[in-house]
Amino acid sequence: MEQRTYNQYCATARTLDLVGERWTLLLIRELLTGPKRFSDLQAGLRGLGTGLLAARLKHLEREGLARKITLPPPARTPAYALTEAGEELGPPILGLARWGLKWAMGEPRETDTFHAGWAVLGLKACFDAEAAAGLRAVYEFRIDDEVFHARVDDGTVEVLHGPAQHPDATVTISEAAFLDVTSRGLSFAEAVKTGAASASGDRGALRRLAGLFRLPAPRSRDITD
Amino acid sequence: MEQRTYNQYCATARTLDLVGERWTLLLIRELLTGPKRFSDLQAGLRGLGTGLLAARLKHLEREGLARKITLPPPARTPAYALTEAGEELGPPILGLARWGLKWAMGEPRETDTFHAGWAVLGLKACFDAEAAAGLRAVYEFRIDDEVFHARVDDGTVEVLHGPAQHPDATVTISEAAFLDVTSRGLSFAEAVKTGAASASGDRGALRRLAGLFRLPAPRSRDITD
DNA sequence: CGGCATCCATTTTGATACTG
DNA sequence: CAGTATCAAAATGGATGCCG
Repeated sequence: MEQRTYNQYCATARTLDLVGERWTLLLIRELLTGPKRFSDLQAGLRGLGTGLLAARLKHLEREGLARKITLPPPARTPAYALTEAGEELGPPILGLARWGLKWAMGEPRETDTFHAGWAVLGLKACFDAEAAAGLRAVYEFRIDDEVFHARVDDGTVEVLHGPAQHPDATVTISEAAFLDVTSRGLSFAEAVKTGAASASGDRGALRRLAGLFRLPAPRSRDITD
Repeated sequence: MEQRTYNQYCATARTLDLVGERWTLLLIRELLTGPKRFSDLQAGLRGLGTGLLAARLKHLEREGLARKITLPPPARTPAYALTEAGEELGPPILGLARWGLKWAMGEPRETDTFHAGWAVLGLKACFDAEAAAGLRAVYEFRIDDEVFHARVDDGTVEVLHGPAQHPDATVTISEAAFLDVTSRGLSFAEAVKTGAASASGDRGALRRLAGLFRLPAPRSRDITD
């Protein structure tokens, strides 16, 4: 099957030739926090059938954006990881996320799914390099049964699925409260008060945590323009 | 027609619900350099029929990303412009373009179309704010029969289709040479030597021009990863 | 020129069943 | 669990005709 293309010698169009098809950018989003197995990818993408998922993964492999790996022991199960080229789609994808946080979030709909990893990426999208100047710390986030960690190092941040080796601080929070904090402006302190969250570890690192992310104020797209 | 959605409470997915359909981001790209008429939009998007273009424009209007305007006299003809929300998709789109410049450009194919405006946006995508610190200048680019201008003001740049009011400097260049300069690393000085380009106006502004844009070194996505 | 409507051939997708 | 195979529904592309 011939691959469909916009036939434009334009950097945007060429990029969309590669990743503009339905599901593709969300698939890459899933991989931005680390390798994932076929079934975990599908679980994160309700509505994407196994056939299309397999086709998309093959496409990403063929185009050098992802590769099939074998997870290290004791798992030894197949999984998919981004290549360097794929990883570098992180910034543009987080750019789209930043736009969405400002202009498109609204309230969750009845039919919406939600995964903690998406909110974690949303946080990363709002990371403020200046606010992190001079800070070096590893945070672990335990959100219901999912665990993520963020490694902050002087203006940079790396966010991965799974536990940290040596976290400086650990935050435990319910998924619902995490959603409130990351997308509805609930302060973490309030979440602690209600018992939905708790924190432990280095108090200096914890004190700086909230200031590392600058959530945009949501705006309406209505015709006030 | 029911609008298709990913049904995810995720900023990236919500954004793609709005602009992830085929042609939509390229349509917005066309509008990033200023309002355009229906037929000019179609000319920039070969393969997009009038029906789908009309549908996409309606969708963007309904969603508050674009609006239909009437061009000022003497034109008085209808055109489409981005709203504030639409304009703010510029940075993510230029992020995708930056990725494409690095990982996906290669050589033009026989079947590729090309428009100077795309290369101008590519330039903007590579604008280096630090290099423009303290500079305030308006450049006009005359590329074959298309005219653009860039207004640089201390670390910011604005790029628009059409002539400038009071350009500090004007660059005249053939489309082919502009393509060589913006995507194949040909230096502007060399283009002048071959007679494909010429420049006039404030010499100080011209001297700084080339340094304002940091083109990424193209990379292959092959399995060296 | 600036669109909308219609018809039709192709692709893409979504959903499900099935296999190693 | 990791996919293939299959089929129906939806989106797209291209042509064409219409109308102000």
